[in-house]
Amino acid sequence: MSQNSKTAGDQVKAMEKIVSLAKRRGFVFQSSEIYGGLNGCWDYGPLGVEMLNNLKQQWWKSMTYRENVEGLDASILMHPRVWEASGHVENFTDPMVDCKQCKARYRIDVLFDDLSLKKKKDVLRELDAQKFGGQQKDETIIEEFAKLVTTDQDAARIVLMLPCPNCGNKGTFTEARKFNLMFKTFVGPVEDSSSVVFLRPETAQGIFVNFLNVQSASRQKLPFGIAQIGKAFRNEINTKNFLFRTREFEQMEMQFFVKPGTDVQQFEYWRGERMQWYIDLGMTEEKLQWHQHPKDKLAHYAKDAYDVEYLFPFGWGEIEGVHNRTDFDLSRHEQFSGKSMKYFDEETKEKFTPFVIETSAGASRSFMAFLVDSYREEEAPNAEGAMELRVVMKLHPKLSPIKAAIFPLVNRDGMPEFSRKLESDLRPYFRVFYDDSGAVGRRYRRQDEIGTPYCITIDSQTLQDQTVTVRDRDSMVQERIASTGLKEYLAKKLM
RNA sequence: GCGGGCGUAAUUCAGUGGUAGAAUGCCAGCUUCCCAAGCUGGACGUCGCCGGUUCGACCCCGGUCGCCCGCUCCA
Repeated sequence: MSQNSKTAGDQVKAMEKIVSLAKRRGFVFQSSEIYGGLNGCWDYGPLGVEMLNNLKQQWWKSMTYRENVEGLDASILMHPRVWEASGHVENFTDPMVDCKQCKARYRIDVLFDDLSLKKKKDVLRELDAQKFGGQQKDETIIEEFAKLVTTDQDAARIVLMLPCPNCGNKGTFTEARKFNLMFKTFVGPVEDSSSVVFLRPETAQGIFVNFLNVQSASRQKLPFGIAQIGKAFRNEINTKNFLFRTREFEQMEMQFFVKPGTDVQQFEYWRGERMQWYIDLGMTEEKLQWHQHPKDKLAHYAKDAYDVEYLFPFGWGEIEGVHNRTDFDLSRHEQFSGKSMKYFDEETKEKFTPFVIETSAGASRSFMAFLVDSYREEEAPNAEGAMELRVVMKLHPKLSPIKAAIFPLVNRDGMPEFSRKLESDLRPYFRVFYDDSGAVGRRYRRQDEIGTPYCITIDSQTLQDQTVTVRDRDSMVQERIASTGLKEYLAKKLM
């Protein structure tokens, strides 16, 4: 599971430490905690929301501060037909069965896929002995079987004839049940079937349906992209691993519209861009990898798909998908809405449906990845020179919730007053934090634990020459600079 | 959804059938000229929730919710 030498137990402990620090210091709380919590739901506390906003801002800047990418913020609720067109109504409702004997659960289509030819033949014979009693070609068997399982009724009948692959018992399956992974709700106060809408299971469709609106409003020509950050909802069977698998999550998506034939090249370009983004924000390169979806497991819309995976304490997990969605979505919306989704190329006088390269990053997941990646336990000398444990979040300064802390070295001789003045000078520009409580060493460590990159200390020399010390979180080295130059100093480091 | 583990202060944990402790953290004051120091004082838990057994339950039993691990799932 993991590539380093740590045991699984250590990995679990590491995760638990991060979760408890996240709570103690106000990064992440359990949702509705006083009521016992709500499965798989989490709240971002004061530091968490700050860091999450920084993360989203970095993404937004890197993706939309471009000539050919426009922003969008589409509604979470969309016309129900959108989800028929997108394939979610069809594909998000997989019928499943449980084995009553051994409690294993199967998706029906997977159960059928794993069936041997002989077994398929047996099933067909049992259903229609006359037609399939004699010799049949293999192709015919496969074909006829495939035809049969397309209707829910027949599929349900067949399942009851099959043995459980796990325990081998026959006739132990429950009735097939549908699991709709989309959250359903109602528009207006009356709960009738005509008012059903869904909470979007992905933000992408809000972009696709607005493709021509954005294109004409912004006067963009192909190739160009539309970027959006927003919440999406999937009614997962299980939540898992802290923020990793939740039912409510936030996506940072960009759909890039290109001329067919140029899609492969664009796909590679965006793969490079997206991987570099994580590296530039300080994520450990060795803990990042690409995972290519096998061709036979591709989603219904995709021609090629790669995931950016991060090595979490519980193993590799997807934090972003870069997919070639082809013209699937636009074509389907054209078909379902009756409105043209085609693009007219003025230069070549061609009219065509663009291909789409999708970069879909999980804001919540990458938040967690950055949190996990930056957590360190180090040895550091204390005042007596003995080594002590130092917990430090080595977040990239751009992501750190607090950019600088301001400390009067001691609470007298005008140091607090000078510090307060400095604080109010910096506060309009940076998220700063004033702390005069306890020994200065303790204050440094408190900031280390939440990833504050710089600590500014006002000492007796400050009162003489208006210089302050700036202590670097990672090296713990101090440099003395003029207090009047602090704004520029920090701006340079944080921009 | 299944199986296993767990749920006591903000955190990590101890605890006994007779209505609860430690350490760390936090707050206030003193001290302190640079890396979790020291001193004094202080706040904080109806022991996840509901029910049952009992004269009496944090402790026993049942249910439920939540978290973690494994399986399943993750178009």
